[in-house]
Amino acid sequence: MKRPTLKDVAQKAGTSLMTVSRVVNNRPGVSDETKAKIMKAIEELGYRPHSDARSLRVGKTGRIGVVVSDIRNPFYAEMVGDIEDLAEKTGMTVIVTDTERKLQQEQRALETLYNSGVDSIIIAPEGYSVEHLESYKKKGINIVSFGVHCPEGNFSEVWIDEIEGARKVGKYLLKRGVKRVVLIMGNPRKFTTSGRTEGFIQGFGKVPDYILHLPVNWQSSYNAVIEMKKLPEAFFCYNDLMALGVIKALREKGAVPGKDVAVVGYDDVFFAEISALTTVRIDKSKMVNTAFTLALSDNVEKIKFVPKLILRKSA
Amino acid sequence: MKRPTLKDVAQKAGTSLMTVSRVVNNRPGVSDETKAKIMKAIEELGYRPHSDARSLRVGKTGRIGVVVSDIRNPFYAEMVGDIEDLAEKTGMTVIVTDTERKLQQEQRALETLYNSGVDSIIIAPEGYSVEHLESYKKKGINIVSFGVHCPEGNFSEVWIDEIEGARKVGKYLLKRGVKRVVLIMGNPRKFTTSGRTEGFIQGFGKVPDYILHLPVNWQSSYNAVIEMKKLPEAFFCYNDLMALGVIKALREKGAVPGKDVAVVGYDDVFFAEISALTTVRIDKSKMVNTAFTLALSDNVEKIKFVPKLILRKSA
DNA sequence: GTGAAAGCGCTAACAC
DNA sequence: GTGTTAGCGCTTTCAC
Repeated sequence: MKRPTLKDVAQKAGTSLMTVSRVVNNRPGVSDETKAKIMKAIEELGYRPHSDARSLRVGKTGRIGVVVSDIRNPFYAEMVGDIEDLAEKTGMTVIVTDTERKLQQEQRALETLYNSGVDSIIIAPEGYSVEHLESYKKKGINIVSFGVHCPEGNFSEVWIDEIEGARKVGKYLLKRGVKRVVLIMGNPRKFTTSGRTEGFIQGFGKVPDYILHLPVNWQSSYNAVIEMKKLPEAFFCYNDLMALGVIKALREKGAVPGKDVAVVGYDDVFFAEISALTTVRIDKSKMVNTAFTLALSDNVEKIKFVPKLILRKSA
Repeated sequence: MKRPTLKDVAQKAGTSLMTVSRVVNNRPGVSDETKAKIMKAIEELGYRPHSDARSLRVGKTGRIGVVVSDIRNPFYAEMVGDIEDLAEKTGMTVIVTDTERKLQQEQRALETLYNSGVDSIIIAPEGYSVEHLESYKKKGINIVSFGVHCPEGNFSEVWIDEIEGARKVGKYLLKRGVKRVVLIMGNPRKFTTSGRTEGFIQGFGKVPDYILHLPVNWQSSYNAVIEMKKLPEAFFCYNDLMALGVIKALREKGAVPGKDVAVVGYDDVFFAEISALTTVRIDKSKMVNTAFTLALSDNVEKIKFVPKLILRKSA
């Protein structure tokens, strides 16, 4: 019932607590004989090291915090899954928090993670304010920004060249001879929105007919399209979820996506492929790998990732 | 730089460490005057309680472990999101692990969680072996099974009446006059598969033409349908992901889902609605609420949830 | 090769 | 109302 401790093992093996600790941590300086005795005792008692006690002593917890906008969005679910796979391999544990895309909740999330004692934090920041990131960095927590680029911030980043990604979309639609375009974007204060908008304009060569700033979920884009009197020739959406909302609305209006109206998403989540959605992809698993490595490293590095355009039937 | 401790605060406020502790934990027996002094010191130093040290002393960590089959499946992502929302409110933190639907990894996950010191575990178990659940329960970790029913297991459950859920599907397809049905299921050793199969047969009144047991992902069902020489009148799928794979394949073969061939999924994840997929829904957020409450409770309770059939265009 | 002592930051129990 | 002491389970340091 009660969790066995080093002391219990030592008692059972007839050694001191310290020798057991050495065995548990694979340190040299224990004879094969006592080692065997101790191993046996550990086995029989089912001893497992008490990680909090060790953390308290060592000052490292082996915990890594992750802050995402919305775990229910497959983009982040996949990211979190990848991080967990890496953590599993390195014996770390992952604590995930969700901000629902609100800066205030992002601050709360960081506070929560700080209080629960993580060594590092990988965060997909809202992006229009980063002082709080710096402040936790100063407190000794390693911060890695995932996605957003803050040149002035003194923390590591794996950032996405949003402008270049969206530029590719603009260029492509231009080449296809599309004229009337509607952009369905998120919060204009966020860099992801402004970057994607700017990039698109650069590639497309002119400002699109309409730029909608909507809550980031499929329902809002769905509703927006349902209510449109006249459909454009193309939609470029903030992410795949919103693109799917658009597609659903188009279908219900009798328009065929990819034929009557082009639709382009962003993120390339798994169901973009199922839905034959043209979208913008970053090499997420590589990004996650890099982020994870930086989270465990002491250096501050800012590494750029450039997205690719993935052509499918929807555009 | 160095994280301030109770001692630092006490020094600054000119009191003893213990009085600070009282203030931090909102305990009575501190004069308003000293309280104010201490609050000020806490504020100025940016003191935050060290949760590991407290855990070590108190024997509770305030951490809750979650074990899911596949965080990348929106069903689980939504579940984890709901749990995190509840945890946030109660000041607990959540550690998520992923089993990729393998019993061995499930055992590893429990071990990992035990080692990282969680108070309780909410687990969506593979289900064809539950001794390991009992064993951790005996070690003092509160276990809540999510979904699977193990009458003999001495731990709490929020379980789903899979048989009843699938029975509704069988009945419905029978009523619609469907004759030739293919079931696309997962691992036959799992209760979710056997329960859904059995329930379907009960409702449908006869054994379907084919029962396929495939890896649980959309690609496998997609490939299976692509390779079929002759299509049935209906598919009943293990979950919505696999149903979407079927729909994609049908479309590529020129068949219209819901018109030429009926498709029914399971789970009612968010994109079932986007995709107009007929499916089986449980009241997940209520289930999660219940599971969370049980995770914090000392009683063992087994609570049943009965799924509903949600009719949409696909069937 | 092994062990004893100190202490990580905190709180329960008890003294004043 | 406030402070002192002991100890949660572990590792670091140093002694033998």
